[in-house]
Amino acid sequence: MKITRAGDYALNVMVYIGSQEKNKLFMRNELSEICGIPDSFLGKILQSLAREGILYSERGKKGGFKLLRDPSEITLYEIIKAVEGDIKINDCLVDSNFCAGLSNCNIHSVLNKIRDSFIEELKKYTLENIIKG
Amino acid sequence: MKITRAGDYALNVMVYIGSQEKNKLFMRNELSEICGIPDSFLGKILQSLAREGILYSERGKKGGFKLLRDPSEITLYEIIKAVEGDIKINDCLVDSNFCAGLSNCNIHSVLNKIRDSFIEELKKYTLENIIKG
DNA sequence: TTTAATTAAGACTATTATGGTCTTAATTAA
DNA sequence: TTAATTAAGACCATAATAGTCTTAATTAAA
Repeated sequence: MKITRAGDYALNVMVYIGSQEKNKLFMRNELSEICGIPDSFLGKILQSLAREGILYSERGKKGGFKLLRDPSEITLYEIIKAVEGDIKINDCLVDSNFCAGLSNCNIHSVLNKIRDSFIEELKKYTLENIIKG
Repeated sequence: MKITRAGDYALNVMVYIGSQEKNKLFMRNELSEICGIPDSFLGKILQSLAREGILYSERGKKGGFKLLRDPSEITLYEIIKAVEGDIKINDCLVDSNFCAGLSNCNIHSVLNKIRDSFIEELKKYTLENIIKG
């Protein structure tokens, strides 16, 4: 029941970029050093964020990453989802056959509600909220 | 970001016991068969629940397990916590040194709030809520 | 046109956590 | 005393996470 390290790193690097000069491009290895995140691993994280339209990325010399939107328009949910995929909370939600043999699937409708409100909570907070404290 | 299988099994077995005749003792292997949970693994789960004062357990011939409280007095939070331990959400909450080198620890105060409201959500639902649908 | 510097993609490996088994001890009823 | 149960925890297998590495694509500039 934990956010993965990749998710935590993603939050950190997004907060850093969001707190700097707008439109400046940051190179991966620069971000790696500043945020203390292993370079290659950070590569995968930044790619996920770029694929989801949260970061802009540019290849080649003078390439790098920057935000595509204002920090006030980026929620924690988007960031976590970009690197970890959909939030599921339990196995039954993944595979509807899983609970077939188990006693009571009211459980899973309750867990669904809990998951939904967890997601709502993650959507409440934006990068800006974090940057401004 | 998922409840473990042990947590899911715990909910299932608790719902089953809670839906049966009050005060009846159930043997582990009986519960194992009915709920489709591997016998030894269930042993550990039932022990956790008993240690936390959610289940009563009795050893020896005619031993078994039963609820210690009414299903309306047992929350999902207690059950999950009994088998999975405290809910942490991210590494920084576990080890306050972890984020020392990272850019911004407002992140972790926000994650703390999110964790707290997740716990509140888990406390909202009781076994009775699930049993009655 | 070539080269150097960057990101993209994904195969691969190492480490850690989860899921599950097994054995021995303690407890109780018969 | 014995059989049937739970308690505890060592142990093992599998899966997920964390991290590395290599090759390709892209771009700016020499």
